[in-house]
Amino acid sequence: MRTDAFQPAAAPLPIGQLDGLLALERIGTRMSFGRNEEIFAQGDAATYCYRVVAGTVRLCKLLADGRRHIAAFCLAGDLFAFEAVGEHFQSAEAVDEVIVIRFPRAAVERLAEQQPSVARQLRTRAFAGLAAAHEQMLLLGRMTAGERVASFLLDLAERLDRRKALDLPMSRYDIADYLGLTIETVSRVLSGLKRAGAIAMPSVHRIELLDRSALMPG
Amino acid sequence: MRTDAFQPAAAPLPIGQLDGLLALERIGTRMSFGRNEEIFAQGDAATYCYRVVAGTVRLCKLLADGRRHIAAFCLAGDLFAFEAVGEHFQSAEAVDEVIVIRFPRAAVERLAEQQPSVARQLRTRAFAGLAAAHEQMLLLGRMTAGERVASFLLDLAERLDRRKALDLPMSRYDIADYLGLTIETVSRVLSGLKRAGAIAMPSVHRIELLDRSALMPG
DNA sequence: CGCGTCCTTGAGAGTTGTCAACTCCAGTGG
DNA sequence: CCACTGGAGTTGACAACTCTCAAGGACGCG
Repeated sequence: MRTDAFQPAAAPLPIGQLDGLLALERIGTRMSFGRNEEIFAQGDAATYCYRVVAGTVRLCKLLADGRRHIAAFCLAGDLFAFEAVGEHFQSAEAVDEVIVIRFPRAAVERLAEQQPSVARQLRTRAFAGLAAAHEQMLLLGRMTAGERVASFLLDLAERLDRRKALDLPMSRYDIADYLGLTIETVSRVLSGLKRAGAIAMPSVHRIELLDRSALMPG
Repeated sequence: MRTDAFQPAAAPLPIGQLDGLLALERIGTRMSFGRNEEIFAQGDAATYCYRVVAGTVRLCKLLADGRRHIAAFCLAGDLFAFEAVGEHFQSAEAVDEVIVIRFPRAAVERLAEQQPSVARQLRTRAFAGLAAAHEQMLLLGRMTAGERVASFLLDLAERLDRRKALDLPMSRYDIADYLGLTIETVSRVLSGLKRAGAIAMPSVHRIELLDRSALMPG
């Protein structure tokens, strides 16, 4: 991991998206992480919270016997670890080459107390995260393997703003642990979709959505 | 449903728990709902948000073909529907006899802008909800039926502050839809726990935790 | 007391997991 | 340049957990 301590964050992204959070930028530290590098671990003191600048971050929870679940993939612009109190209850790892901005939690909270716009942004983001989590719970609790994978592809395409071709930054393992499946099942479903002509896979991590209606629910 | 319009909420619960939210009380309307009555539906305009005063509320999501998932059971003191923007993306229903306080969303947001303590409370609650949702996703994605039921019982006992005897306000259907199982599987697991001496069921909705260690993970 | 709803239990089916072999590919070093 | 190696992904056979379907039991309410 490389740190440019106390450098103000570069390249302000699309302003509309950041809005009230611009105030945060000043107190952040820009950091880089390589593939599979750990940003923080489950149980670490939750001293900081983060915003993704580039790349993909996975938030993982581990069971004692090694079973893993990925609660979320965070893409550019997403905030994470803001909800921790005391210690992180999940770990964060870089899926690919990642740049984040790290904020001292205490400073964030001070800012939120002083600036209602910052508080509002944090609130809004937290609420959006909650809505997304509820959606994912529906997926995990009530959808078949095929529906989960299809839903995952469409969701990722939307978040990456891709209509047809999709570069998956994560491994089959990550996908499986995100969807509550095994890698074999993910692989089989993808092969099935390919055979059905719904998608194409020019390479393992590149997926083209040929027939979106075949991926849609119903 | 019965409404006592603009009556200030009665019987302030344990003060510590409400804290900054006392300011909210003034703008709330107290309402009652009977068993299985709908508080709001998926798709309704999200004009209000709520706090549970007494009873149990379930937050449900429905798939087009009727599959249902319960995202959360809200007990006394819990807030819900604060995250909605525009319209509710889930329905809320009374599990048993329920009393809630209903707040106009616009007024809540005005309050949050003016009073940092209110904003902080909402933020904290949202973050706690997010943490709980991530925990539930781990359960749905990676735990066996037995682990889910055991985890559910322990969690409910903790939230109801019961050490031994537990009164389940919800049906097996509700439990199943909350845990991503079928009613038959829930029933079988409970019977198994009873046979193993981990719990007793003096009546269908009453469960006694005889051997907590048998319910613990690991 | 009878009806309906909820719950339990059983038998069998099905989706997904487990285990194992094989392929593919990138990186390494002879 | 090519063989080697190891990780990731795919595919197949089989097992297992959970679901489905069905019947019966318990309980509350009229």
